[in-house]
Amino acid sequence: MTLSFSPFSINDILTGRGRKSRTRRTEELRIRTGCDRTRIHQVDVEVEEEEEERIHPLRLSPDVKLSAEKLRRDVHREEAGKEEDGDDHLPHSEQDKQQNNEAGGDGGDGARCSQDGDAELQSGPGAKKRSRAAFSHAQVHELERRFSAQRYLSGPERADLAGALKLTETQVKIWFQNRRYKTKRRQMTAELAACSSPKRVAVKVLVKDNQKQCCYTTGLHTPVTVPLYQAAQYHPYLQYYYMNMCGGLP
DNA sequence: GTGGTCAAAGTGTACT
DNA sequence: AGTACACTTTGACCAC
Repeated sequence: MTLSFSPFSINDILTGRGRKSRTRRTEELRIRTGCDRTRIHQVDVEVEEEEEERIHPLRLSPDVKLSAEKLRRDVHREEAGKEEDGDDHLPHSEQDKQQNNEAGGDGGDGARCSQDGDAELQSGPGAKKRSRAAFSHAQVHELERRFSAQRYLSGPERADLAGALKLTETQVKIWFQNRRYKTKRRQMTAELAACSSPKRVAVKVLVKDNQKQCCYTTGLHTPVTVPLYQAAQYHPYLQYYYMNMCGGLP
């Protein structure tokens, strides 16, 4: 059983465009309708050609697992401030190159470096350890940039991007899938935070013997320190709470 | 060392 | 069959 609320509207998708548009391209979008059906829409999306050129395979710097995670975190931290100023440069590209070169990368299949190590990881008897590829800063940056332009990729575009980033199509597909869900979670969190802000609701006060029997109620309390999307992640029932609080249910 | 956080990948289900 | 979404699991990093 899955719940689907606050679905993306066409507007949601279209407003996620990149900032510096160069060309427009018609894309096929599968959009979920209210009744949870998927429809295909043709929409115009904007593409930054200069940026795509920058990430061309020949210019892609090789990457290493060692620094990828840290760099990604840096990106994540920077995103908070970047989303407003529209700055689109690669903050750590030079560090990337340097670190990648130091690691002796052979052409940038770094995202799969951990996968390549599967053979070692599986060396144990029957112990099949799950691999988790850490994408490089450049890869994540390009994926993010592309995602801001279009939330959905068609097959050829996915193959294109995968080739340019030296990732597999599946990795690109999964990345976009996770990214869409992440965006949705964040949106849910924001809405929930807005809904759960302390509200004072006046109620009738029962007085008996000059003593109040009840007074103001402040609605349900949600600890604001808890990451709500994670709370919902591990406690799905919170979604029901959310829907009730926000009037999501009829 | 432990717990929190992030994110890639896995699983289940629904739809075309 | 392929892809979507909604979680869930798991590995890696970081702060304490």
